[in-house]
Amino acid sequence: MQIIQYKNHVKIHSENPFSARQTFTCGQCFRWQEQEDGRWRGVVCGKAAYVWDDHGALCITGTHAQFDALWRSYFDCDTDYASICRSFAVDEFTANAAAFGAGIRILNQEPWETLCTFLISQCNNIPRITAIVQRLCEGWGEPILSEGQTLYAFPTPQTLAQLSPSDLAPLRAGYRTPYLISAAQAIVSGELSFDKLRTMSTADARRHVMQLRGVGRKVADCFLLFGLHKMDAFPVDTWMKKAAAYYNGDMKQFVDSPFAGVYQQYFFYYVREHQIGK
DNA sequence: TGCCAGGCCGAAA
DNA sequence: TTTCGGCATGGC
Repeated sequence: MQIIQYKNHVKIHSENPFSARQTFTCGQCFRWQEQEDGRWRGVVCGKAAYVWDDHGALCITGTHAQFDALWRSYFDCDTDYASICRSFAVDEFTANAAAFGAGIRILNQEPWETLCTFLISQCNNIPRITAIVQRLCEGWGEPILSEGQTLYAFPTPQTLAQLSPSDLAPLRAGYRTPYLISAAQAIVSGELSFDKLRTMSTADARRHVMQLRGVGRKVADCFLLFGLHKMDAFPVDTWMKKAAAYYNGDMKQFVDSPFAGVYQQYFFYYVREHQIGK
């Protein structure tokens, strides 16, 4: 990996191609917005940044030190995706899927934000999920000034824990609203600890988080993969069932892999973008 | 108007 | 253990 510092940004060259569009639109996150100039704007851990790709290199505003402190981990720069991609491509279908989604990185997102966004995601569509998350941040998140614009951090569990469903009515999240509040209360009370979940096996962490209201297998696995970076979590949802049916191969070899979650993103992104099974 | 959107819950079989 | 209706909301 080679890191080059420019005046206002850093560029990261590596063997692993990075695609901002694939990474931000493959369904793992809902807060990166494409700007008119082609860059993507996001807020992570209360820090705003602009990101773009240049011939497969990751480019991000800020300094080398800021990159090392947050973004290197967030963009999973020390994982060998090229190798994972190759290991997934065992036949024509998987080779096509892997090649198509080769620029995807599994982001190291904040666990709390990830849990909330996937509670919101259930029985919902991506544009509406994005809109609800944005209303949540603008309504209850701390303001952040960036390039002359006011952006918002994701609201803390402490903030949401003391709200009522009627307080959150402007969110228009429907029956998911009580799920957000009770999850926040579980964090604040110590009933659920992300630090403890990190130390557990994927199966144990899954059992724990599924005790929350509104968290089933699908939401749990998306949280484990995208929020806790447990790469072997494998969400079995409608799209994956369609992908599996279309693939008609041996899914077990992928489900049992330590990189099952990365594989499922290649599957999901490929199947969704090609409208397979629609 | 009706269906569907990266589901989950609780009851009934 | 599996199946199924209900749950809020909004786009098509």
